[in-house]
Amino acid sequence: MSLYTASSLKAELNERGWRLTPQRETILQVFQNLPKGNHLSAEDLYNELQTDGERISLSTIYRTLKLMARMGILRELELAEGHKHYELNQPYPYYHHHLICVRCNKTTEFKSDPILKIGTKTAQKEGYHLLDCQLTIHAICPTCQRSLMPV
Amino acid sequence: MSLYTASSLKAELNERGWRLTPQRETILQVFQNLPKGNHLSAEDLYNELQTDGERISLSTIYRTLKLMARMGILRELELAEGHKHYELNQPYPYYHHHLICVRCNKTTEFKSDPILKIGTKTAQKEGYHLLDCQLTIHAICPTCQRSLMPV
DNA sequence: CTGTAGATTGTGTATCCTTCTCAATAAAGA
DNA sequence: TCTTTATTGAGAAGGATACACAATCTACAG
Repeated sequence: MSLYTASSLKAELNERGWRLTPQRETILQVFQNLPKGNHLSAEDLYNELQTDGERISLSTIYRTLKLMARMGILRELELAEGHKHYELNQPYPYYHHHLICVRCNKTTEFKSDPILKIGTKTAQKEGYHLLDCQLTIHAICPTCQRSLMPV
Repeated sequence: MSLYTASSLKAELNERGWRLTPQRETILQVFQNLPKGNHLSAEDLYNELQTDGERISLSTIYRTLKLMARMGILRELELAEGHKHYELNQPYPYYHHHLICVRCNKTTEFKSDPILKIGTKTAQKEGYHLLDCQLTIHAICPTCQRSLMPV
């Protein structure tokens, strides 16, 4: 579930009657080469690819991100306002969670085994197949608490 | 932090140089009268108000929802695709979390004290003022697992 | 290796949700 | 009661994402 190669991706796609395309392979690679803790929006990914000389349309990017998120290959993060971010969906011990300042959008990652256990158990109990499990904490960071900045 | 009255809302607004308006009061009331476990999108709220004969513009609704979420009065939920839902932000023991099927969007609520403790502790440790803390589990429900529906 | 069905792509367009603009209005405090 | 200025409403603008469809390419059977 964690380290996809072109062929394991292909296998998983074909299993459902879908196809491996160069675009999908390329996109997966970008995420696999991404330093841990980084995440990309659709547009980030588009720009990244442009820089690398890859020409993949925005439509395909959106389609692929959604597809891979639903397959469980990527995890979809709701960090900042207005758009989603994606990162490789690491297996169990690598899930992490986010502490987000609702004023300045600063985000801090953290891990927690107990949360993972609870998430896994909850899904299992209901007969769900777990794809992703993230704790999102909305809060106000120390800096913003001190500032008189409007909410 | 939980049961706002018109005057406590006013106090909290005025403290920051803001004002209590009939619109804000009305919107708060709608959420306070909402059965526990229900949540409204901006548009839901708009329709609800229309039905009640209240005429509040969509602009104001969006502005107010965001304002109240940032004040910690409402909590912002990322349940289905494409739009946010809001509900009254209950104090500590009433926080709840969501198990969501990524295919059919069915959502199930659940509670967990350990998660709350972890969330509180995490925010505290970083000096953040906690507003909200929610575990979101993305998974595939039993029904969708059985169906051959495309991902 | 070749042919075929149908999944996928790219382009442009459409749609949805949300924010912005700005003049008119109204709340707060003096 | 008056003044300041936050807030509202209406419509327009914006941004992210989805869609339509013809052209293309993958997977698989033969």
